[in-house]
Amino acid sequence: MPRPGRNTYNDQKPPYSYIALTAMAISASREKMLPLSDIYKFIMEKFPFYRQNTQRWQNSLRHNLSFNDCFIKIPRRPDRPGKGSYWALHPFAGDMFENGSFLRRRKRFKLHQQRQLQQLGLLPPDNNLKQGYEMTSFMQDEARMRLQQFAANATNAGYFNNLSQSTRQTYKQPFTIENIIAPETKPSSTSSTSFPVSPLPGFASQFAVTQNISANFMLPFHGLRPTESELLSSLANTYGQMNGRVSALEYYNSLKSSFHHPTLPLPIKPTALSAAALSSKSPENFDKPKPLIVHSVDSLLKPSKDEHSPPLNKRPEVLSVEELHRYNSDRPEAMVVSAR
DNA sequence: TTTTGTTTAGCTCTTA
DNA sequence: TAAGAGCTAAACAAAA
Repeated sequence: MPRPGRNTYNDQKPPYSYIALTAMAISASREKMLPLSDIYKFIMEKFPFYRQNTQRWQNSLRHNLSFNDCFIKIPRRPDRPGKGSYWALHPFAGDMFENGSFLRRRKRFKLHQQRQLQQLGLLPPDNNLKQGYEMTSFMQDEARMRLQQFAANATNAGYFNNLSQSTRQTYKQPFTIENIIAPETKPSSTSSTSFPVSPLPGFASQFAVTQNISANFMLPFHGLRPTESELLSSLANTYGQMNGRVSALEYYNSLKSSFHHPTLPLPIKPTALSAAALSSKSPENFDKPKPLIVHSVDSLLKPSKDEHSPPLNKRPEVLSVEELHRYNSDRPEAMVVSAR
């Protein structure tokens, strides 16, 4: 029997989870991001079942948005005032449903806790990993061009305005592919950290930038150095073209084609690591790191509200070439760029 | 005040 | 059988 279409469930409860419904709504939107109210609206329009008991399922849906790493929050642009943020799918969550069907999820999408723990020295690095894939020079050129376009447009759109001087000083390197991918140099002594690990809490961090650097763009990587493929994936996603794993050809074409969302920032929601990287919730305490107290691995992954966090200067600042290679190969979902 | 967002907890169901 | 996924309720905080 053919499965009913999405609009034909009438008053029956559709077989989709809230995650699937939310992903559906976001995917259907032009900009691949929606405010909460529009997610509600989409679901109620498509599935009459959800026109009732709104309080119940909307609470569940909000819970899912917050709880699942596959959803990220995007702050509103200054020219789009309103309540709440926009919600989007995480760049690497694009393939969490089997065969592109919203009916079945492959596996829960989780950010890379192993890497987070390795970065904090709580897990030994895993040397037994496969090598990542090489980005062609064409891809690098394309990525470089897109990146420049992105940075320029974001600057013009005023994303980088109204930042405190201390925030600007945090980032010393120009925002270029070379600086992102190449082995890093030691930061100057005035810099508390060498890479866009934002000193700002929560969503303020999404606007943390300096001169040519868009921390927005780097935030999905939690201030860590992305692999080439991650970077390209993130870049492509920024322009609304990337959807999880793609074939090499699709990848190539997605970079070649023209994109129409030049000013859309790529955000990330605060995670255990970013939370742990922040010394306090209050902006006036950015420069007053608290001692790191890790009670357990679990507590690190899911820090409580009042738990102490590590100071920025205790975090690894520079990856060696070996570490970078290890890190690059520790990303199977990012390095699979083969035809299905 | 309402909406949005976060977190915790407890439950059921499915899967390995 | 344990672990993971999903659903629901609820408390609470922050923002508009």
